[in-house]
Amino acid sequence: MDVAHAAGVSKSLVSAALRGDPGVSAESRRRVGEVAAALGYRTNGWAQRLVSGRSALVGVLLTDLRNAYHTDIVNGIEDAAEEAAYDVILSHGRRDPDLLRRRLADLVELGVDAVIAVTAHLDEPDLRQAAARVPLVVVGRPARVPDGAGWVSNDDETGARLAVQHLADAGHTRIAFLAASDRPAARARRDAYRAAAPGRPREFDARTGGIADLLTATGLPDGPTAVFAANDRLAAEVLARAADHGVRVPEDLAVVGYDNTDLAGLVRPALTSVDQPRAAMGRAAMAQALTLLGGAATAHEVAVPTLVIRASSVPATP
Amino acid sequence: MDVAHAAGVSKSLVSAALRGDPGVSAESRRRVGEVAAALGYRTNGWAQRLVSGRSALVGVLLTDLRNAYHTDIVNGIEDAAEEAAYDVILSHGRRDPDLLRRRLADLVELGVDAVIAVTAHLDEPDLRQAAARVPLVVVGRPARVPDGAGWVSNDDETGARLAVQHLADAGHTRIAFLAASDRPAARARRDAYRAAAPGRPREFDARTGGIADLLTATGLPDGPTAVFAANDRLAAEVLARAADHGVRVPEDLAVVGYDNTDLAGLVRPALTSVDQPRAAMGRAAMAQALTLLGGAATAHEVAVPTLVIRASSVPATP
DNA sequence: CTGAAAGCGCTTACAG
DNA sequence: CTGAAAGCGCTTACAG
Repeated sequence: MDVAHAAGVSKSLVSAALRGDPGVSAESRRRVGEVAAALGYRTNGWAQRLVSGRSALVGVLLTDLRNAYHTDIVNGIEDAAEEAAYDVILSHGRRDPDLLRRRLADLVELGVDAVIAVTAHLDEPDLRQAAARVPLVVVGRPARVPDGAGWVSNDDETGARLAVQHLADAGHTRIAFLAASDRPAARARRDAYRAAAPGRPREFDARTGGIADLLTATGLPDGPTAVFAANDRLAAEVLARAADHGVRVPEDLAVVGYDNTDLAGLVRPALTSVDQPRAAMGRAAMAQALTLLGGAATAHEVAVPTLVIRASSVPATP
Repeated sequence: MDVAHAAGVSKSLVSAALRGDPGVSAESRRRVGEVAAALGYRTNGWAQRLVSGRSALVGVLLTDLRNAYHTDIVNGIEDAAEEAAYDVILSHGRRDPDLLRRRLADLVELGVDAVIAVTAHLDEPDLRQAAARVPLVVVGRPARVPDGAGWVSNDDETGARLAVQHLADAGHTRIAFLAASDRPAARARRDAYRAAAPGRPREFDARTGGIADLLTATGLPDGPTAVFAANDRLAAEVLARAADHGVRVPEDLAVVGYDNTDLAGLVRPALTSVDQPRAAMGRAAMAQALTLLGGAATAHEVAVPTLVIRASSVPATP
């Protein structure tokens, strides 16, 4: 450290001053700070972390940057991390399970203090392996979360029930369900739909032309008059395709989505949607990471969703 | 390293085997790998990076996770990074200039090999300071990019001209411009609009009620018949509010956006938009970071936008 | 392939 | 506050 030399003090003093050690006089702190700035000195992060054994870094792995749902959670994590004096490093799995595994291993190897995995696409063995090395909190609904990992999830059953109940209360008796996934969250929403919907289930899969089928069926005598879509993105596609096909929303088809992302307020008719408290879930995940770091046991926290009603499910009052 | 002990070999061999050093026999590599896996051994990233002087990490700073434009660029960066055997670490500035500065400094201090800043919100002094310590490439259009930093940007003037020309070619003579920013990119688009639009300029600012003003003016005898919005998000808001106000798009008002994000295809009418080659821009940024790392001089690469025509600017043929 | 040595840039006690 | 020492967990030559 030639900062020490230039300032005419010891290396120890420089180290202490730069770290903000309380036992350093204000005068020394100022001098050292000045000289360091003048010399453009920056402490070497690798060395500092190697010796201190603490990185003050939490790694966040997320499935899909493009998904507003995920990024809202990240915002919550970041807020809580900032308050706890942790920096957040993001890593991006791009919906690719293989890439997600590698990124998870990379974060562990990098040596972050804790990992928060905002993803439903990691298998239990991978999660378990990571959790054995570093405090790990999962946000979302993967196939299975190992005991060694913390977990924050949304109550999909309640959310789906809210959506279906809302439609049933409005008088709909032929309510369809639309999904594009077989993952646990979509499954849970579908199961709750089956339990709550009046009449027989009418299920469509967007991966196999389900949106077109749904809109065609809507015209039929016994066709659905409402649809609960497993997420907002799907619901927005229904709105778009409905407009293309001359199907009126909500008159011919009421639509409810899930997630209450930005999109819900931006499309027309604006989308009724189940809201997950995303920022709160992110905060809860960071809070749990902190308690794990402190040696606490893992927990499963379940966030309770609410329904936000907009025009896509409510006929305009004449 | 008790891996060495357990495998009955030297630390040097373990180190070489784990790094994939070519001078290690296949048999040794296998043995060491096995023992390391059995012991759950992971190399310490901090130590490895401290001694090797190379992190194999590139830090990406981005303004806004929620903006699909930014995340598409990140995908391009990641693709190119993967090919070059670099890992990407993301840091998030949340549209907050102050936070962006701190995050930039954090990345530098962390010790990544290069930084790519996907943002227009950093000031020249901050960029210069970072560039003095680490190869830095800026993607976007900040107030000023210092000579020491690489730069990849989009040709906003050309893009705006394409948008306005398209509307003028369709016969529009009263074309409005809508923005919500005074930043260089928005300014450049506005200036190109002024130069290319027939008739007098009609400029609206969404931050001060411009969308409502625009829609009101649209009904007037001399009101605008078309609008070029400085980005897709704004354009989507115009579509939504137009629907609310009974203004028909494109019959009463033709709309063109900028960025050609996912949103453009999802709204109705689908949005005509200027497309920036985002993935290519991301790749170019990573490629330039690599050349800077190799000691090359900085460059300014300008990507050329194209126009994607959809229903929001083209009356349906009867 | 081994084994002992030096060093990466810092922090952490500790005697003075 | 100083200064010398030890050590964090690795990699890098290098003689054998």
